[in-house]
Amino acid sequence: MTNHILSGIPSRERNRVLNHCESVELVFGSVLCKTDQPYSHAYFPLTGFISLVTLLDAHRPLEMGLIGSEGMLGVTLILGVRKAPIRAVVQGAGNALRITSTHLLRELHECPELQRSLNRYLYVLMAQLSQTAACIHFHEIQPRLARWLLMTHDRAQADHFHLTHEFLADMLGVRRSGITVAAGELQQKHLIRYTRGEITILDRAGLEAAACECYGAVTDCYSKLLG
Amino acid sequence: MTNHILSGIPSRERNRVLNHCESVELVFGSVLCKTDQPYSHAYFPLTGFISLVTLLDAHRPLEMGLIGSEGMLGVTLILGVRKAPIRAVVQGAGNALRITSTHLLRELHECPELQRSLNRYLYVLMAQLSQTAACIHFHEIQPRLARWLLMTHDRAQADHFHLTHEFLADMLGVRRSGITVAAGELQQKHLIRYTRGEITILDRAGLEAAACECYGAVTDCYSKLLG
DNA sequence: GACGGTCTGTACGGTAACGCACTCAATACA
DNA sequence: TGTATTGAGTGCGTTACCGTACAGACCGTC
Repeated sequence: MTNHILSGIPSRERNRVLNHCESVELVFGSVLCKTDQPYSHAYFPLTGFISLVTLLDAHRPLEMGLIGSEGMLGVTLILGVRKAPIRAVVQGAGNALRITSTHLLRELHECPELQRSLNRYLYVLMAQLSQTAACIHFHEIQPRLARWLLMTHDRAQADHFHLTHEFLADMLGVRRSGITVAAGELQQKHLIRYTRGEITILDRAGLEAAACECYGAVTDCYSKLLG
Repeated sequence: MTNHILSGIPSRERNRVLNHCESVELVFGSVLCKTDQPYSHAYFPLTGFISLVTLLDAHRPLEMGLIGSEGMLGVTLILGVRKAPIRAVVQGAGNALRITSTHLLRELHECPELQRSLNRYLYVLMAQLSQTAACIHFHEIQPRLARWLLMTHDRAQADHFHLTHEFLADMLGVRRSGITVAAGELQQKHLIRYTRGEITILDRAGLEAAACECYGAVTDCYSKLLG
């Protein structure tokens, strides 16, 4: 129930930040920021999680990254740019703490450890972006889907979450029916089970084997830099 | 013949940095840094330019971004992480100034404008990464090739540069013969001309029309934030 | 219990890539 | 001058997607 960025900094700094935070509910599907528009707040997810999504002309959306309790939405604020580089959408309902951009920027000066922590997190996010780009290009739907389910599983607190094929299609940037086929195959291998948007992870190790190596690569990067 | 990051900061700061810089030749094809390995130097390209390239298992390389005199290789050093997130390869021979990671980090504390400048540059690079990822996924080879030639044209000082189909294939992450076809079409439209690796831009406006909108989107982002 | 909405399964033809392989032309070198 | 190398053109069958469409299954609700 805690955010790892906040729990990893000294209590003096944490209290300063928490002083300016308010608790909010992350409602599934709500858009927290749009590309090129100013951030009103930065979000520290507690139980919910957030998708970073790129929109390109008439195409379906495409997910570039996922932010759960291990991170923060709005890291680029530390670069002094107030505009969001990527759209963010709530992908798992839950709650989060949020702080206004202004307060965050002000507290950054007083909180060197928070600064360090967010620096490293931004680095990881960048590394993830390039890995994901190559993954999207070279890897097939099924391994990508498996990877994506694992990332979601890591951030959801349960083996069970709500996700329709339609929604998954918009994350991987593919047709809905492409997901149906890939998910059907994963189900036949008894790795997952789903009915009408309710997905259950049955065999996590099996899913890891079915996923592309990008899953391991990205989580390694996380654990090395963020512990 | 100048680097825009350096020319955009006050002369006091510029001189401090230049004091620690040495001039180096960028040799075509040489690898300046590898993923996950420490940066020895940061590079400010003057006439040469550098490709950011992701390698994934047995697949061909895939280019994520291009750094010319408008930028710097090694921006992520400002995050306090010394490891390179992406491999960098010299794509256009020329020269550059370079500074050791240690000196750069030391000077950053003394040079607030350099800091600000690099912050903004890192932001642009991030925005570019996500745009490029979607571009690679959704757009076809020909528009991507056109975009890529334009980006190169912007950074090369001439209408004419050396690039084999093989090399281009490794930038776009596609087959060599896929490039042959796409480039052949561009040539038939009299937008470019090439023989044995020597490419000439004949009709820049036409190329811009043939490119996907990502070219415009990324250059807009550059000009807005870096002027 | 009938009805409309949502979600899933499946099928169809189409296509932009793929891997592979082979030829031909230009250059470099001995 | 002959030979090797490099780069470009081309074609072949294959494949993983695409867009579209439709039917069935489950759900809430009136």
